[in-house]
Amino acid sequence: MVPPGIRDVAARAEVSVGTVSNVLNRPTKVSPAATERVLAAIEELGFVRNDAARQLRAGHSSAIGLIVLDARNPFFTDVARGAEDQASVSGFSVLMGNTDDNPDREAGYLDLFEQQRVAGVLISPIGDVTARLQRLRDRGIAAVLVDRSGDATTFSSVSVDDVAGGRLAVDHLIDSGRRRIAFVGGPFAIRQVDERYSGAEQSVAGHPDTTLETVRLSGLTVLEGRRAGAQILARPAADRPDAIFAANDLIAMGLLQAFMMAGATGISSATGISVPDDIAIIGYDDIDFASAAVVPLSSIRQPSSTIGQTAVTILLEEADDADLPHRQVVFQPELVVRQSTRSE
Amino acid sequence: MVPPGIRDVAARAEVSVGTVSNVLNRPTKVSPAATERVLAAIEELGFVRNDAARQLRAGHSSAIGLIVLDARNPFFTDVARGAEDQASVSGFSVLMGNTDDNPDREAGYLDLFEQQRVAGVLISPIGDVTARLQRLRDRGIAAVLVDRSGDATTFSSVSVDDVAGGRLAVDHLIDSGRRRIAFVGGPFAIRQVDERYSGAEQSVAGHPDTTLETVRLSGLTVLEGRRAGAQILARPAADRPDAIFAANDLIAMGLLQAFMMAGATGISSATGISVPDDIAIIGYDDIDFASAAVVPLSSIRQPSSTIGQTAVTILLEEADDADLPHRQVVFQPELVVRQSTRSE
DNA sequence: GCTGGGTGGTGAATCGTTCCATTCTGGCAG
DNA sequence: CTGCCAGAATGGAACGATTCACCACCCAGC
Repeated sequence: MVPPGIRDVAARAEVSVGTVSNVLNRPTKVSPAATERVLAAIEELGFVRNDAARQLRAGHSSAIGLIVLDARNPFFTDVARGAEDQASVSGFSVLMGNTDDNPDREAGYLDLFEQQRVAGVLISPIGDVTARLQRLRDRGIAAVLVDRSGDATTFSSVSVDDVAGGRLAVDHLIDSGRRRIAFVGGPFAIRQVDERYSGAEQSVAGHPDTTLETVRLSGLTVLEGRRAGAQILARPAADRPDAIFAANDLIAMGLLQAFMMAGATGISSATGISVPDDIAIIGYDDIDFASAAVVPLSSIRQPSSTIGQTAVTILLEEADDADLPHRQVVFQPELVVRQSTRSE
Repeated sequence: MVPPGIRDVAARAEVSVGTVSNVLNRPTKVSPAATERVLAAIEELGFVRNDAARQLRAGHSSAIGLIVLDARNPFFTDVARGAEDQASVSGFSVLMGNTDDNPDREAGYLDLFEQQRVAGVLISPIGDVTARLQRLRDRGIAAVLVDRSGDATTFSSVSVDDVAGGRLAVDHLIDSGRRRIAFVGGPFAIRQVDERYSGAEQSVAGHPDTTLETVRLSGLTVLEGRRAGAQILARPAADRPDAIFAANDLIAMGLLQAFMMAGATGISSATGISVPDDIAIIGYDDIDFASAAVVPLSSIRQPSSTIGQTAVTILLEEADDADLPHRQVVFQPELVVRQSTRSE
């Protein structure tokens, strides 16, 4: 019971293998009568093309590789979604690899994709992969960087302007009448964190009567956010900021929870902090949970799935013509206002 | 600048292509001297095996397909993680397809995987795919059902006992002294919801002094949970349940938020509901956010990544020997107690 | 009746690896 | 010195779809 091949189809339809291939790949070149017989034969035999053979001949597969830092981060799942949608338009599929910030896994996926001769690779790199990507390119495998602006013009890249995002967030806080801003986040070694902070600095610098303090954290998690919240709660009320820009939504949610819990268990109502009355909070990423928080969170939204789509578009163009000039696409983030920063 | 093939390596190492292949696949069959020269040549030329050619020869690829209902659901990302880990042990990679409950997309991925001649398919089916899977099997592609017990013994399956999970949850509530239990969830058309409810019923049936009411929802989301929360808040306190079993963690979080908000904005403190003092809440799935909720949520944990691992193990066994008897593996869920159900 | 052009169809060569039957080599026993 | 053997290496036939140079046929035009 071997799977039928193109030869079996040809025999059954009483045409040559070439004709079957033409029906499949250049339908206009075949007479209607022959086409019909071939299609009937395919149907009857349950014939399915063997991708391996096609790829072998074609020299590369019709898949593109996507290497992300964290498959559980909604930002990346959205990017992946956009990439898939765009790829399927051109008949490509997407293979996703998850590195978990581990350079070994990153190298592993690059090896795998190279063996598979994918048409191109989309990657949010961890370490310095330019040499590796250069080698892929020599092999005819295009590469586009995601969420990291490229080193000069060696590779195209698609990213978001995190500095502008930081500015957007803090401008909004200031516009709603806040003056004592705190940035809560870390580690600053993460480019995104650093740039969001720079944006915040720029915004504050433009308004002489405002101040910016920093609460450094060692991670972008809910728990770290709570720690920071406890720390702020411990201060005398007069000493607290009146607005917080959190480096991402998870931290913002942690802060929110810390403030709420203090209010709920409330030894005295003075220990609680009301959001947004006492302190406004804005996060970053606009994850699904942001709108579902106890107090719906204002946030900075990134056009995640558009990023994926754009990256695929560029990738396929470059896969088609390797000599195309490389492009650096930078998207602008967008302010989403919800209850956590409503003016009093 | 064409990529070097095994022939180029052979020429450079001054051996035959067969020997190069042997170095790659049966290292013990080649003398150390030849091995060394071949490896050196591979290194110098930057040779990388062409998977397409290997697959063509082998008849099938060294990848397995994984078709999930919702890539954003942490349960499935965990399953995928487990599957990847287990697959990589045997040198297989995992291609993940996301159907979003859409039968067309499901069919699309099955087609794709069939063309790719994957070694096997792991699937959480939407509709009735047995006919389709049967055809894949005829082609030598094994299939294992995930999170859905198989139709009799035509296919192996790996799932979790949701009835037991429901029993576990409600037993725990009753053991902690609760008597008026409410099940909040829906739609009941989802097997998991229905079975969790059955478990709850069984548990209550075993304790004569307890009651079970149902609050039906149209989805498993935070927002639906809040709606349910508002509904319960609207009742006179004496009429409220003293414990809630939510069909999943998202609903539980929604309930929690509704109760907290009522307490916080509190026109009068009587409108608020304290968790767990007034009402205990237990969720299902034990997602990351459960432990990070304002009041850490008790929940029922499923061994998600173990499910993925087991499914891959079975799949690879069956891919190896199609005549193996099919197995139905059912895992038992586990109770995780946190603050939301602590006894008063 | 012959030529030229166009259409529809053919079949062999090709992609790069694997695998197997065959050949080669050197060592050793008789 | 010959014969034998095991281990090492070889060469070439697959795998299955694609592609391309080529052919057969038909019709129009002279």
